[in-house]
Amino acid sequence: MAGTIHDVARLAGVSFKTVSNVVNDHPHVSDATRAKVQAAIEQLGYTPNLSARSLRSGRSGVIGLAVPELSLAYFAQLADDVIRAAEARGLVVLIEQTGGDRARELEVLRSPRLHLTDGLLFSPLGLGIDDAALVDIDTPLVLLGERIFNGPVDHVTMQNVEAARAATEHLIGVGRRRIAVIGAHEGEVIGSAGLRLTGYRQALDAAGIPFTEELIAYVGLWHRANGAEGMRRILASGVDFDAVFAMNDELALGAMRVLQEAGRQIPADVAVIGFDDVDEGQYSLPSLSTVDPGRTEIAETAVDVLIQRIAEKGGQRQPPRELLSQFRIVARESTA
Amino acid sequence: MAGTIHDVARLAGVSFKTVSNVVNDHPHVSDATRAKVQAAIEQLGYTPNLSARSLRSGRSGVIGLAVPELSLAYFAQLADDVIRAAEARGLVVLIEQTGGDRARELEVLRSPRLHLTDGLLFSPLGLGIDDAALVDIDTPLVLLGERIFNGPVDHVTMQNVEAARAATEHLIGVGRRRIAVIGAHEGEVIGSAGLRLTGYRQALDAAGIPFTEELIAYVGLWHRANGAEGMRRILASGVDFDAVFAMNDELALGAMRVLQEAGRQIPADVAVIGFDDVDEGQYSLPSLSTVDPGRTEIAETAVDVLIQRIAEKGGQRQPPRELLSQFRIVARESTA
DNA sequence: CGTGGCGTTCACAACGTTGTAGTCTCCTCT
DNA sequence: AGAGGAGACTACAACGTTGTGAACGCCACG
Repeated sequence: MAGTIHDVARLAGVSFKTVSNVVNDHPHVSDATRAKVQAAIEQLGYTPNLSARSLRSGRSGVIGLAVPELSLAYFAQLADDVIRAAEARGLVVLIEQTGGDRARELEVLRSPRLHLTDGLLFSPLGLGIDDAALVDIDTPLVLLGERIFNGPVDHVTMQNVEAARAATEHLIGVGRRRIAVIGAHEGEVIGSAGLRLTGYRQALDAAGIPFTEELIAYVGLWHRANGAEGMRRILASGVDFDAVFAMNDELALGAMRVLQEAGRQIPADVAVIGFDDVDEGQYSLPSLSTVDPGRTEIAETAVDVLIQRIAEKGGQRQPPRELLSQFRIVARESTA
Repeated sequence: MAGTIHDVARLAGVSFKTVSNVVNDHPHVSDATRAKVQAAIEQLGYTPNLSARSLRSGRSGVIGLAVPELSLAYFAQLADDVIRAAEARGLVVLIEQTGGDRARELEVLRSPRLHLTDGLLFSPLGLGIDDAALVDIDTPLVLLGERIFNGPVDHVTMQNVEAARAATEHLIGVGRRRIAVIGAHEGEVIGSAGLRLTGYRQALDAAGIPFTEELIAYVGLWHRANGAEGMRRILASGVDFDAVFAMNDELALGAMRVLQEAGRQIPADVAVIGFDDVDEGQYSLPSLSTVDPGRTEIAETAVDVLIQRIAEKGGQRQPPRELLSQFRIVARESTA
C-alpha cells in the first residue's frame, strides 16, 4: 500500500514538495531530480491519496450521474456512454439511482455525497417546474432528458418533439392513419412523454388526421411490463388501430409481444415503432423500427459541458445552454 | 455553499469539535447543545466535506464496482442490485468499465482511483490464474463471477456447473437429445463459459448422451449479435439439433431470432433455454426459459462481505470465503 | 569581481475533518 | 462536607496534499 509523498521524498532525497511538483508535472524541475523521483515512485508503488488532493484542491476527479434505474436499458446504455466519455477525459463516475422518485431525486441533490463529486449529470423524472428553486446547489449541474427547470441550468437533450413527429410521420408514410400511443403520462407537458405526445399530435395535424383519446395508453415507468399492459388495455377497449407509436423501445417490445399473442401480424396488421434504439430492437422478431435519439452524442456533450462548468467555478458564469442531439429514424421490419 | 464545521460552531456558540460530535452522533452531548447545533446546521444548510472526512478517517463511504460493460443487460442489472444494496448500507458506488479487457482490468486494480474507494467489487473477464499475484492490492476486494484467482480473495458467485447442468437436464426432460450450445469459449475451463460447459457435459453424461463438438458454437462477448452469429454457424453447418442451451439470455435471444428467420419453430422444432433471467426474456416471443442464478442475492452478499473486509482492515483477517447463491430453473414457453 | 536574474528547490501554512487527551462542572456517595 | 467519578465540552494535533513565498545556487553581464 503506497505510502505518502513524504516516503517518496525521503527515498529520493528531496523535499516532499518537489515530489508533488513532479507528480503534477510542474515546470522548473530538473530532469535529474525528476528521474530520481520517478524511480522512487516506481520503487514504492506510490499513488497519490485522492482524498487529500481533493481536500486541498477542491477537485476530486469524480462526477456523479443520477438516473432512474440501470435496469432500464436506455439508462444502462446512457451510463455506459457517460462512463466512456468521462474516462476519456480523466474522470470517473459515481452512479446514483433515483427510481424516478421525486423525493429520492431531491435527496440526491441535497446529499452530502454531492461534495464528493465535482459535478452532477442529472436525469430527473419526478422533479417538476415547481422544484426549480431547489436546484440552486453549488455543485455544477447538467440536466439530461427533459427541460423541467426554468432555472439557470445547462441542459443536454434530444429533439423529442421533432423526433416523435418524425416517427409518427414514418408510420403515416407507410399508410397508417389510426396510430395508437403507448407510454403517455397523464397531464404531462414538458417531460419526455409530454413532448413526444406533442410531436405525435403535430404529425397527425399536418396529415389531417384527427386526434383520438381512445388511442392513447397512459402508463407508469417505461418498462416492458407496462408496455404489455398498455397494449392489453387498448386491445380490450376494442378500438380500431393499425399502428403503434411506443414512447420507448421497451414499451414497444412489451406491446409487440401482446400483439402477437393476440394474433395480430406485425407489420401487416399493426406497424410498430419505438424510441431510443436500444440494442434489443435489432434482434426481436420482427426487428423493431425506432428512433435513434443520439444517445452517445448526448453523453459526450453533457460531460464536456459539465467539465466547462467545473472549470469556470469561482470565475464568472456563462449563461446556461440548451444543447440538442441529432436524431435519426431507424426503419426495420416492424414498419416495413 | 454549505460552509464548514467552524461556521456552524460559531453560529451555535460551541467549539467546532462539538459540532463534529453532534454530526457523528457521539455520546456525551447534552440535548440542549445538540438541538442548538442541529438548528445551526439547518440554518446554514451545512453538509460535511467528505474529502476531509475521508482523509482523516480513511473511509470514504464509496465502493467501486468494476464490470465489463453496462450495455450487457446482466451487468446493468447487477449494477442496479449492487447500488441498491450499497445504498441500503449507506454506501455509494463508483463504476468502472473494463470491457472485459485484461489490460484495462489490471489498470483498474492499480489505478490511484482505487484510493478513493473503501473497497472494490470486481467482475473480471480477462484476468486469468496467472494474474493472481497482481491481486495483492491493499484495498479490500471481493470477486464476482468466476473464481479465476487462487489467491486469498473473497469470491461470491453462482453455481455455474450445477445450474448449467440443471438447465441441460431441463431440456433433456422435455425430450431433447441433440442439444446445441452457444457461447462456449475455446479452451476455457474456469470461466463462466468453461464451468457452464462442464455442467452441460455432466448432464449429457448422466443421461448417456454422447458429447459432440459440432454442436458447440464458440463466440466472443455474450452479446445478442454473437448469439445470432453462433446460431447461424450451427445452422450453416447442417448439423442436426433439437435444442439450444445458450450461455446467457442475450445469446439466446439473438439465437432465437435467427432460428425463427430460418423457419424453425420454438419450441416445437427447437427448444431454447438461456441463463441469467434478465427482464427481456419474459417479453420475447416465445418467452424465454432460463436459469435465475440468484443475481440479487449475489449483489447483496458481495456488498456485505466487502463491508466486513473493510471493517476488519488493519485487524486480523478472516480466511477468504467462497459464497454461492441459490439458482432456479425458470420454465417459460421456449421449452414448453 | 560584484550584482542581478533565472532556474530550481524548499519550508510553511492551509484545506475540513476526527481522535486523543485533556479541563471543568456538577452530582453522588460515604 | 470532601473525595471521587461521570458527563459535557474543548484544545490541539494529525491525515496527505497543493499554493505561496522565500531561499538557494549558478550563470551572464557590466
